[in-house]
Amino acid sequence: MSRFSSPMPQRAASDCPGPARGAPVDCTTCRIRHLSVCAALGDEEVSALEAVVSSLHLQPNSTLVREGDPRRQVYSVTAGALRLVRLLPDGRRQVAGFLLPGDFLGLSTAETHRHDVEAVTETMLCRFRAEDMQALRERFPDLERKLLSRAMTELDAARETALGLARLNPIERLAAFLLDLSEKRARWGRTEQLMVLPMGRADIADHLGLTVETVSRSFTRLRHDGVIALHDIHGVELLDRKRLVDLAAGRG
Amino acid sequence: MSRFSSPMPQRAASDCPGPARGAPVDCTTCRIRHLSVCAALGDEEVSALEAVVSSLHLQPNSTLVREGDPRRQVYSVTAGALRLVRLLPDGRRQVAGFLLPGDFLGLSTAETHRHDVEAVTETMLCRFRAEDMQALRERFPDLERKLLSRAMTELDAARETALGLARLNPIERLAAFLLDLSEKRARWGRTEQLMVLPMGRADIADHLGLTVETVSRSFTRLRHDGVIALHDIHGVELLDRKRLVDLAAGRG
DNA sequence: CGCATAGTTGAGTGCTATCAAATTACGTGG
DNA sequence: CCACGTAATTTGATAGCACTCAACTATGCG
Repeated sequence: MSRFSSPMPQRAASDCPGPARGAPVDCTTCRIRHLSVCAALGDEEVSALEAVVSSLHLQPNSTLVREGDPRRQVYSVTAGALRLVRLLPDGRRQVAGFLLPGDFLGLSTAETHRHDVEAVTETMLCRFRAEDMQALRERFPDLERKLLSRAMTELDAARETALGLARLNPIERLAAFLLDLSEKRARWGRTEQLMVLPMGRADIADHLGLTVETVSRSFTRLRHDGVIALHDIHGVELLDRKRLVDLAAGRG
Repeated sequence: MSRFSSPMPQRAASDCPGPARGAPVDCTTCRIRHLSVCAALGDEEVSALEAVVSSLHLQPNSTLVREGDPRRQVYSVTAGALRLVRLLPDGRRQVAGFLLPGDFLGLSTAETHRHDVEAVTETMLCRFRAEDMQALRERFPDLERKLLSRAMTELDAARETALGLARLNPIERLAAFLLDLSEKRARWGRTEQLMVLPMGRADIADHLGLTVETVSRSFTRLRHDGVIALHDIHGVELLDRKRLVDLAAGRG
């Protein structure tokens, strides 16, 4: 049923936003739209970025960077999904976050990467050399400001996540996660009601600080309560958004 | 025993760094040193900042800003400690973080504040109007870069916190918290072994996603294991730093 | 000295993790 | 296209850790 002859799973393909829907995911249109929307760049900036960008294609579960790797490249995701992973010595795992189309990786000023970054599905990225990005930042002071603004937004988001991990119960965490994802997708003009979760239950569990079993039970509970519908494992429909918002805000 | 005749508690006074030790906490020396060290500014930048700064004095438990307040000022802490607080409708509380000398508040590009900000102890701050800060940022492009770098550092820290909340047990969380605080103090040239915790157990509990009882039991446990010594409620000595590091990294 | 607040300690419960088994999805080769 | 094997997910039973409730202790302040 895929629109692709390659073994690319449908859920990865459908993540390519806008004009590129149904076209190959590494299309230039997609890339330009991505760059300009995600950083709100002007035409000149987009051209300058296009000049130094190269593209990259990852298979599911392949590793893009490892914790401790020197930060030499800047990436931006155009299609697919990646996860930021940290492992504790005894196997405890945390997924710090997911990178979806429009997200950047490697803008941090840290010398090395702080997480393993792995492809969840087949993924397309734009790659810049860090020096090129640096040069662009010097040439376009505005870019610096936009990146700062973006970093601040992410910082707020990270603190929101922390609140959830500290004080929300499993159902509330899952509700917050589903809304998060839905909003991220909405920013790209995708339907808010029907959602595709690119990641598996284990990734969700490790993102929410729970076990797979608890995540599964929480899905089941939300389904029985008529808050969501599960069409298949990765296809979720948000039936009662208001209820989800209440749950995520701790008014469960 | 305080070096102050005012009712300022000793632990707040001892947070004024460097040359100002023993002098009034709002001294200009202290402020300049603070500004230049925390943002690594040049002389010219420091002068420009000094020109638009005014100072502020908070009593313990007073509120500086409330969640939802418009963001009109930028503050930097010179002495004392503040907490970033979020409350859920049913009373669940989270302390997203603490602001210690050298930390900024209000640099976010968000329109409104996302947390209540309350003084933990008597606190001194520098206050700039947000517009002045904006003007400075435009005048000194370098400042923008340093702020971005700082934001990235905080983002990394926030993700580290999230890992702890998701996957560490109470003892490990407390170990990580103590090390965090110790490192923050070390950056200001303060002793690493002996520490003063400005905040109470309830603030620590709400920061670590635990209850006061569990925090208290964890302190007791670390003390019995000879990892720390508690001289008084706020005075902690780190006896076995290596063990703390192992605990915080999940090698407990 | 007595009250109020903060912290510690103890007993019991409940929620979520753990362990185990059944069920469903999915890729592979017939 | 279907049968099979593997991996992922769901469901069930049990156990343990952290929360809750409660009592006690310490500290500070009038």
